Amino acid sequence: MSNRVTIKDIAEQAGVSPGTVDRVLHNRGKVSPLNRQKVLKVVEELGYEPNIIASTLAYNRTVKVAALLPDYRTDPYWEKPASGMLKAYQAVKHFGIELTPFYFDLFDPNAFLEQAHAVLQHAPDALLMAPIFFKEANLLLSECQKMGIPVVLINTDLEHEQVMTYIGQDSYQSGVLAGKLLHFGMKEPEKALVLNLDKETVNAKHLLDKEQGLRDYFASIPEKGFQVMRQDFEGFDQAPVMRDFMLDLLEKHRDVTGIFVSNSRAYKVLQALEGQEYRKVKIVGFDLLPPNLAYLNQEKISFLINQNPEQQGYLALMNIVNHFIYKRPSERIQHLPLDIVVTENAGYYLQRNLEFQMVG
Amino acid sequence: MSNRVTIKDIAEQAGVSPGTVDRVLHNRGKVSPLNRQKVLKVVEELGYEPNIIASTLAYNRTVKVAALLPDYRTDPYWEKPASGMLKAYQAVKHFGIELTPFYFDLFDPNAFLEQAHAVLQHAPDALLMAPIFFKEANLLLSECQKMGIPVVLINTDLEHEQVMTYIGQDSYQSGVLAGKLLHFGMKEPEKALVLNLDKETVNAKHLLDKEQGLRDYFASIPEKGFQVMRQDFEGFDQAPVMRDFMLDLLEKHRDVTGIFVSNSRAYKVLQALEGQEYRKVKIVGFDLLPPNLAYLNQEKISFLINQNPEQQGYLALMNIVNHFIYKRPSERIQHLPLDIVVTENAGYYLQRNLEFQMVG
DNA sequence: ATTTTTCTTGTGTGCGAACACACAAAAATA
DNA sequence: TATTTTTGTGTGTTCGCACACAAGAAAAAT
Repeated sequence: MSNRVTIKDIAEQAGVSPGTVDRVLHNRGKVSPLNRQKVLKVVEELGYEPNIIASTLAYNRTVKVAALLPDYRTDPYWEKPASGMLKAYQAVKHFGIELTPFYFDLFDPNAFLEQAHAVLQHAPDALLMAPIFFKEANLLLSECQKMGIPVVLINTDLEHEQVMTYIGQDSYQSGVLAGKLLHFGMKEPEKALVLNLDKETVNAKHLLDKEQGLRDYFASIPEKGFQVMRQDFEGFDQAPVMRDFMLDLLEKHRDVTGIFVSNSRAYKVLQALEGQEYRKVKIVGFDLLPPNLAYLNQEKISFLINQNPEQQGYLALMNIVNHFIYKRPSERIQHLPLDIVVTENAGYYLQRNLEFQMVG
Repeated sequence: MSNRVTIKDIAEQAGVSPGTVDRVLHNRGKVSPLNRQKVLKVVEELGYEPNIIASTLAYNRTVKVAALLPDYRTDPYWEKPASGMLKAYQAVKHFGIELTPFYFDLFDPNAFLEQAHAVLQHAPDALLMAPIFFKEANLLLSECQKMGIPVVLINTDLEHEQVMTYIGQDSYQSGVLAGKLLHFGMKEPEKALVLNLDKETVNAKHLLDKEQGLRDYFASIPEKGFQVMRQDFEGFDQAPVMRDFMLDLLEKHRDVTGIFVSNSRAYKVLQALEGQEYRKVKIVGFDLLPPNLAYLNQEKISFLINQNPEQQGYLALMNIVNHFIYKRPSERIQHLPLDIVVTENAGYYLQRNLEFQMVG
């Protein structure tokens, strides 16, 4: 293995035993100040870097990681973070990582709480979570704090001491970008609509941030005279209700020529309008779900913004590995790229291969 | 380490010694058919997966990797692949990978040949290369074939048996995408220009592919009546020459309203026109070089297409690791995403952190 | 001065796999 | 049948590090 410096080399150079070097490097046991100095000096001189391979092998312990994510059977979006996480797991399981996923119903806070208990029961060394329910997630975070479990969040950030890292999109900036993309397609001066198709979490901070980003984008070009309005609607799951809502909306607000659907449900808008007579509007949405892609290919959706959901799950686990195996600090906030997706470049984001990625 | 199955476990179960199991797993030495069967059966039953950590530690050998890339001092684009490669190296050097980079002048085939000799002298186990010069690169590939050295290409693909993997963009599709992006900004029916700012390699396949992609895009919407023309120009490095060329071009072809610069030198067009009076044209180019980004922010460049140069270098080395350490086959062609970059999302592509990525 | 406690240090073992070596059993040769 | 040669197999060492243990040296307490 080339001319790597080992603990033995250091011991020899410093005139002490390997055990002493080990004690210095790990700050364990007592070492005389003199020997301590000698060792540190030699470490410095020879540029010693521990061999992580040998280290993890000898360490011979398991890091228990729990993951708390929405059940992808309740929402197709959540397949991606889960699969990214599992890919990362395949890549690092030899490093003594043990992953146990817990899934909850995306629309049921009680299911979340139930699984949160299961997580605590499991007593993990680290937690990877999508904090869908603000209040409940904070409860869990506080429990984690008591038990000293570091937490990595994906999808949504929360302000909490116990959060080691947030991995996801920059909501505000995604709104700004959506503004720009709508602007491409709209004539001036017209009105843009922010459409929140969600249940109960409509006032969630990340949705407000997206809206603000969009508003600020249009505010930055006041000379064009764009207007912005917002609508929230929970009935997106019942086809006839959704259809009536959309037809009514388009009829009542004839100046709306661009719609920004603030989550992955842009396809719900178009499914509702399928077979109906309606005037053309530009639509920008999120995420490369199959139905979204189908409408993108038909040019019924102008742009999709990809927030790299698979990468989110992947990096989340990798950050935990980075913390426990490589003992390196993680960035508190890690924003993923906001990919602009049109028909012509969609393929690459779908078949992106994570199999090759690794913690450094 | 949880309940991993080890070679010892298999030996016990099969009623043989660890040595025999080892021989079966590696097809080394002779093993009686009976024992062979027994071992394979137990391996299957217990779902044995070798511990890569222990394996690489015990293997205790170095894989020599040579990299042959353009010197980034001769062209700013090439900083990125190099830095991606070095990041990957940091991540995997503990796996017994030894990387030796060789750099050549981007515009000098002889420099390439010289470094190619140095590479062969170095007798690497694998080669990572950007085959800038078609003929010379093929010579090197043939030498590699004789020596049984697998080669990973980035940036440009070549048809050669010895090429294990190509990592880079899909040139044709990037042309199609450029067509779409120009289309956004042009009025109909007008003319799009493909501008090749390069030396001697102007007929390189990847440039032709880009052009064809763009032509095919516009051909797919014949009702809009767009036209396409092409210009090659080598004098981009001399400011006054470039300026005259551009002014003349814009004057002579007044119907050209969109320019597709087929490489990372879109900024050369705008630098040439700086301070001049000229009519507005839409420009689409490649790569997030600082001068390109500056013009993007000024809206003088409409879109940049990012071909993930850093990722190219990163993945190239990771594929080699994958081959030698994990012994897994690599995909022959790995196309990276074509990111559409505007001011609003440029930041994320710049500070993308590769530090967390790892070989699976 | 002797015993006890505390501090400091070296030695040794194990993690799981790779590979060298030695030796037994079987086959081939004399 | 005696001997060489060819299989087939088990044992032992190594990779670099983590951690346990024991034992020597020094300091404190008696």
